Amino acid sequence: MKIKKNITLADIAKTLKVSKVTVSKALRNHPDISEAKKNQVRETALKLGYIPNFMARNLSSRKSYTIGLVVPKVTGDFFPNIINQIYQSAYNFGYEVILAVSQESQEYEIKHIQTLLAMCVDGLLVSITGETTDSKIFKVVKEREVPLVFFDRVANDRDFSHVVSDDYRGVYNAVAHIVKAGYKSIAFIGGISSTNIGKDRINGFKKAVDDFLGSGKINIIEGGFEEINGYNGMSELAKMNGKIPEVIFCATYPVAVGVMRACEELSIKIPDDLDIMSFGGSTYNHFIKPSLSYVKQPVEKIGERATSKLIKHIKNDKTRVEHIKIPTEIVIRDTCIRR
Amino acid sequence: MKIKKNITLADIAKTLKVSKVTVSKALRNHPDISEAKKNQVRETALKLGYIPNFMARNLSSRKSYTIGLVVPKVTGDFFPNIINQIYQSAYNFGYEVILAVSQESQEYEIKHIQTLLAMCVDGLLVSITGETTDSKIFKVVKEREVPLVFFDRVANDRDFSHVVSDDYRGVYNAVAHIVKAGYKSIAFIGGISSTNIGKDRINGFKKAVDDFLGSGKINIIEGGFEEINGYNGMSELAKMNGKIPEVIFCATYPVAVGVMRACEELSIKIPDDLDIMSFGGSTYNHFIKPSLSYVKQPVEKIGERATSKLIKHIKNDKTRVEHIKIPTEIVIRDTCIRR
DNA sequence: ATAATTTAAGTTACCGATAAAGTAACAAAA
DNA sequence: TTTTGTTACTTTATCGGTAACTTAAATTAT
Repeated sequence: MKIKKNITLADIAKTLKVSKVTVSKALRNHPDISEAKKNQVRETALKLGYIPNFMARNLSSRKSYTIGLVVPKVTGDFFPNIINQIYQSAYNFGYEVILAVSQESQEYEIKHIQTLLAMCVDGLLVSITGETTDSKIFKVVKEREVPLVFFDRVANDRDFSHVVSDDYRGVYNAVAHIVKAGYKSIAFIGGISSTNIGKDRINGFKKAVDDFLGSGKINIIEGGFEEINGYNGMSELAKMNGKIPEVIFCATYPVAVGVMRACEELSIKIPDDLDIMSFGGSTYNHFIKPSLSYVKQPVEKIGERATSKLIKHIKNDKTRVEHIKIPTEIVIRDTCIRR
Repeated sequence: MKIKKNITLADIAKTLKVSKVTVSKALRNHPDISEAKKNQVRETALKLGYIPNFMARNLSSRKSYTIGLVVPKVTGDFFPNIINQIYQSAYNFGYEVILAVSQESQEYEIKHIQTLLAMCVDGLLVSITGETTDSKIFKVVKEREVPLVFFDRVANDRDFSHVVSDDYRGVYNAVAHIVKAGYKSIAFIGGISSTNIGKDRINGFKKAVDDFLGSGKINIIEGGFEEINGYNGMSELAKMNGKIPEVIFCATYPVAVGVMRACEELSIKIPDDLDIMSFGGSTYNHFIKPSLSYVKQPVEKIGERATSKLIKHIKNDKTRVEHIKIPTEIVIRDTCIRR
């Protein structure tokens, strides 16, 4: 039995005794071709099981209808959900998505972006790693004139559009809510001020505490965004001088989980001895006792806006760079409800 | 200022006054080229910021060093973790990964596989959707002779290798453990017997109950793999005739979460009135009260084995088809500990 | 000294599509 | 009648690489 080679335009052309180009145009619904011929071509293409070759197509047309998505990780709650949303939005615009996971490593991030450029993606959606400082690769992207939109974790580069949740205001409002509920001391755990999401959340916290409780009450333990950082932060806080605050505001949900784990070990009861609020929720939050009150990130909106903004950039050079902030909302569960 | 065009082999060739092919060979470290020239070429490539064009390269070499990964979803615990593992393994072998999310829709699954074939991936790693029945697309893959390895959720097609956890034995052993701990009635909720993971888990359950408690005690409420299915299953079970079993074995962790939610509404206390064990755990399981005992899936191993098997298929036509089952283990937390 | 081999390039053809330009055949307008 | 325009295709060139073959000079073998 002979090996079945891949079907190409040429094969279709040969069976119909027309030129390759006629077939190409017919399949792309080009007005040059008559309806009758188009139908013939479509039929034989289907019959032969033709699948167009992206490589060839993109190479000659310089378009791929593909966007590259670079995220630092695929675990947790935020990224899986936003990836879903981006896939959906892109699909609605007729674009494919290629996902690359940088695993929080700047080296991988650079490699992946190079690969995506090499694959001729029409644009890039990027959420940077925790260690991304060097923006050399983004200069390359700029030189190549490949549109790029940052989302959530953004680089400090005003030449690219970005879409983020309004972290500053989200935390500010959350603290306002907590104070209004009657609490007098709040600490912040987690977040690295070298990243935008860390910085904005911390600054929102600072400003709110300053406004409502006085600058002397600002208490921040910086760390990362993971469970371990919450655990370490809480342990440190407890060791400091015995008196713990009434509320801890956590930079992320995993941080809150870490804080809770530390509290369990320290026999601190939540929400009796200590209250917690986190930035960002979790699918499982509902089943955790106590279920945490949290600042809800507009995940779907971020994904949708970032994708549509990118596609605008792709379709029109002149689309202006925008820095979009999307408001958050506060969800109250079992914590921070006093008064 | 002039627009900077993309740098190609030709540009490097021109600046060095050599032929394109020489540059191509030099960059691929081909023995034809002298070390001196190779160094010159590498240097100017770097200086000019050359990024090779995948499209062109793959088009002519018919290799992409890229594998296509198709998963039904990116939410939950299992898939994000296995995606991570696959990225890592593939990277170690020098392969890129393109992820496509079929969103549990067969239509998307087919489209994505076509796209990946069109992109000339060297191989495919696929976990099928819940509704995948028609295997026409996999016939196409076979005809094109593109290696494919199924993992976790596999199609009933012996022509492709697959890697799964040993669901049958995992459930069987779990039930054995539960019986040994002194429980006398166990029901199973979730899982669709038309999918391998549903079928194997259900069959393992049936066999174990038959062996240890007698076939009259088999009690299975089939459903999906999500929280809602657990919720519905539990509600149904409670309505049936008032007497609920001592233990419920859930087809997945989300199903268990759904069961717990239903129990909350029904004022059934866990683990006092009812015990639960689930197939598969969750990152947050530790913080759920009670923390569930579960059958731990060998996620990392599945990812690693599937990737390495695929790459063997890619590198060598003759590699034989294998159906690999990887053992699970039981993790005991706060449930199913009586005796 | 001459043939055989090796080294380090260069030439040509091609991967599978698309863009741009060309060409008949026929119809409508000047 | 000649010009102009359309319609429906075909031809040629090109995208940016790689494979396969060729060539010239240097080296080794006979």
